[in-house]
Amino acid sequence: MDTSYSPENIEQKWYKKWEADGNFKASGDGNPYCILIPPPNVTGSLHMGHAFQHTIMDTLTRYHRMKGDNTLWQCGSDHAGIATQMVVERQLNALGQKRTDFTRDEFIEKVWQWKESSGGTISQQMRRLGDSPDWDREAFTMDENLSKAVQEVFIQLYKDKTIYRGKRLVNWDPKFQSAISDLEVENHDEKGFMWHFRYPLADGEKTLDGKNYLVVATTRPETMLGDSAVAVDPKDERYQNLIGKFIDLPLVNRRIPIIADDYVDMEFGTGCVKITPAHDFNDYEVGKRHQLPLINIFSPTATVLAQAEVFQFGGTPIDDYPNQLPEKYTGQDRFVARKLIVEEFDSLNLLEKTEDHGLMVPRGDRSHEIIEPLLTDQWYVATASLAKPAIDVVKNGEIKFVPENWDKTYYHWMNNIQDWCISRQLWWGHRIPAWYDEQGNVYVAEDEQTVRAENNLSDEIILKQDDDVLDTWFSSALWPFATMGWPEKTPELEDFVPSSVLVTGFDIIFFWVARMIMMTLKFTGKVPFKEIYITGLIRDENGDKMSKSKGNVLDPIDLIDGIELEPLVVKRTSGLMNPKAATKIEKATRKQFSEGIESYGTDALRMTFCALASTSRDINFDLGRVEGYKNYCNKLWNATRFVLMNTDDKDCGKGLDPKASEQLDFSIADKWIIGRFNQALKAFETHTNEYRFDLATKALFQFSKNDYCDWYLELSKPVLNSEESNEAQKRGTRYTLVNILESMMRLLHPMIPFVTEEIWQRLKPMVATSSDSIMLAPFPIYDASSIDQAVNNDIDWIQSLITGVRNIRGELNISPNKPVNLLLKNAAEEDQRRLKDYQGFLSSLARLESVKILPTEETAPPSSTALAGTLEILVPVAGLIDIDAEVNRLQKEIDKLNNENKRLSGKLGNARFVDNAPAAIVEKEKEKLVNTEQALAKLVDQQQELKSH
RNA sequence: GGGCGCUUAGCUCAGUUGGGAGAGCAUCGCCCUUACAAGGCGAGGGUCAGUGGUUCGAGCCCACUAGCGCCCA
Repeated sequence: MDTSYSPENIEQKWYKKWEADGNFKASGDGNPYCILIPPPNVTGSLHMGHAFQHTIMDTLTRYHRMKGDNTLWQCGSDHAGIATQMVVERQLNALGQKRTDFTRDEFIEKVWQWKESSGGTISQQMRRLGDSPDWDREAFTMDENLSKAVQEVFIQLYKDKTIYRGKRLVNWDPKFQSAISDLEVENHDEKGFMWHFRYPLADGEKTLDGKNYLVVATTRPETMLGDSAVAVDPKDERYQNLIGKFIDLPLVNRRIPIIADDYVDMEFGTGCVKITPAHDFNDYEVGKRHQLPLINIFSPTATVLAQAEVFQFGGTPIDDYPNQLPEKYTGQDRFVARKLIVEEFDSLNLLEKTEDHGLMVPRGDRSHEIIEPLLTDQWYVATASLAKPAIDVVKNGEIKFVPENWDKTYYHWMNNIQDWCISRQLWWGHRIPAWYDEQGNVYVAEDEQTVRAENNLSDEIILKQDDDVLDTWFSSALWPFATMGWPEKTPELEDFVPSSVLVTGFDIIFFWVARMIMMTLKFTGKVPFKEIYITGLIRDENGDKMSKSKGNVLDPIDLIDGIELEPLVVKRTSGLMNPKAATKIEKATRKQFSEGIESYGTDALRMTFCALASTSRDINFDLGRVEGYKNYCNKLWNATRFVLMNTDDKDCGKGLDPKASEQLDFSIADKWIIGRFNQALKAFETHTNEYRFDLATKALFQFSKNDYCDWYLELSKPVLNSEESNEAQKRGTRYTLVNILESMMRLLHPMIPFVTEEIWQRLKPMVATSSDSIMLAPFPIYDASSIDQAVNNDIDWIQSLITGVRNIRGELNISPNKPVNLLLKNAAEEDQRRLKDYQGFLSSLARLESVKILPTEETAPPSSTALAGTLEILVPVAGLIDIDAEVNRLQKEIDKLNNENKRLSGKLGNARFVDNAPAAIVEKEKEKLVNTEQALAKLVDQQQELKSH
């Protein structure tokens, strides 16, 4: 074995073998255990959030697989409509072409080509992370069978009227020229203006204060071309006389009514609001209440039309409405039109004033373009009937959120859920299975032939398929059952629906989680998963969100392989939206990573993610932790070298029954470490079942490093090296060394798969196992009988003596090489027994020249003192150290004890405490006080003793 | 405006039913002790954001305040 651990030599080797051997497949036996991957975008690459969640999913998957469950990690990717179409369009643009140079089919073919050539990035990165999904079942939302499921769901929902088509106001993205759903709109606080316009009153009407106009305030002056009313608060006394009267709308010369509606806040501005039902969601509702005309003034690219399109609510066109728009605005972009209109109001002396104003601006989450509410025909899912059962299954506990209080977020959204706009004006995606005849009648079925057959339509009737595709999340919502073969009846649908746990971030609870619950309940009658583990969000070390534009992104692969400074700088500064940020990012990067990033290996990265997975909703990624866990892996590596060095070619009692073999004589340390292993195993399982990977990691780390490496390996040395140990004793210790290490590797494997496999393979010949790979070996089984309190007490005694001596050495700067003599004062019978039994351990670990029990009648020479319970540990200091140093050291101890003493006596002197607290607590405090007083007395004596010399 | 969360050691974070403030990293000291210097051993370091309340007893429960963050409108 190499003298140090190097992940690069072991990781890929084992992954290839596991995959080639088919180790990632469900076994078919045991209880079904299934995790569905949140399908990443096929365009994407693996970021820290993925790496984090994948580590959790893989740890759970490996754990359950080793426990013998029929374990499936279902993987796959999402076609990501807009994102993917953008990528391919950008590539065409780079070649001087554009999407519309091609037919729809040609373009889609190009997307498929791109997907084949570069869509596999994530799956390769997942392999680097050690992920163990069943690759043979890898699914893609545009695959034939998933597309079939999408079609089937659409048709069924249409038939029961849960899917409908309607002309409504939608969030329109002028860049993509597509509708998007509410969820895809981000609201940003931005600076803008509030323009106050004078709207002349018609028919010579006047306000109470004698003006011939009303003042309306708006942040979007250009929409005035589509105003259909001015509204006031019905209670507003200022305008009572004008309700039902009219405005002469400037520029377009249209009469529009003055209406009263509760929507208006009379405190805000002038209390008069312009109502533009076709370009504002609130105004839409007002318009609906008052049956105002919907006046659309924008084209799909958000430029002003020559003639407005006017409709009634319900979608019927109004032909006789004055729809002519001023010629000077025709074809102008909405923001150019804004400027021109403000200027025109100003020149007409109708601009009252302009104020700075902060407002919420809706932007598309992908395009970052300002969203325009636009009146269009779209397909919707009516969510009301789906939402109710989806709320119920969380309420009744069929689905459980972890941490629990995410259910509040879920309920809040579900209780206020809006109908879901599912049509998108894109080419890449699942095309809507609807056909129209020339009269505009709509027919829904799987294909044109079926449409004709089902509706008795002759071949002469021309049918045209809907051009739109479905929202990407529509297919994602079917993931839990579509990946299992639905609508076919498959064994997987039986076994793996519901899946066991969904591991995901809170950012997609609405986008994905809620919709999966609704759809899976609707189409399978079952919940999609029993638990939802909501992970925190990975942030940088300062708590900032990792983003390309901030230049603080870490690539998980770079942490695994390492990266030099220069390529890292290039990576972080290239392709920025705002190139000006490059200098700043470069500077920060050079400062933080002056040496680049070291290679830490996958296992260290995975262990870090697990250790950071607490209940916190933000996780600040700490690079120091990764380094620490790499060192930890090196520790395991070297512990293995030690074990092999002492057991290779020697009799380790392979195949003997540890509970019934005379040939194995276990030391106190052997017995202790076996018990400790089982305690750690139990802790790991408890915490893992509660998704507290941080606590699980801590339990493993403490056991393997502190107990096994720091204590047990040291305690094994005196047994192995002493001439006094017999062969059965040595065999017992060798057996324990090897078997606990081997079990420990199985315990650690789910979290750190690579280094454990490498080590396990080397230990395999020495233990009884029939597995080829650690990942198929059984997970250790908890054995409560291995934990013996008497054994633990003895080890505690040994440890406190050794620690006592080390403490004296450390404090007084006595070199660890220098053997010291040890005197034990006030030794009880138990102490004497222990000393007799365990002297070898003490001498070896505390590096003792000699150890003696001081007879009660004898006075001790000047010594440095530590206490182990009532036992006094004395290290004679003659010639070793300065007496004053020890006097000072004792004083510090005495001060500490005095404080403790004061606290305890105060508490016990308080009658209310003694009377009210539970007896056990009072008893405990009393005992503590006695101990403290005894210890204090001893130290004070000892200090006096020293001073007298 | 509504909802949720956070504030504990220099840093990143644990702290289970209220009963002796913890870990990792960083710092300091001693040591290249035959598994490991990517290491060992030891040490120092906290007014648990603030105020008030409940309680014999509060990091934990309650109220308020301050600061930070997220989601929704």
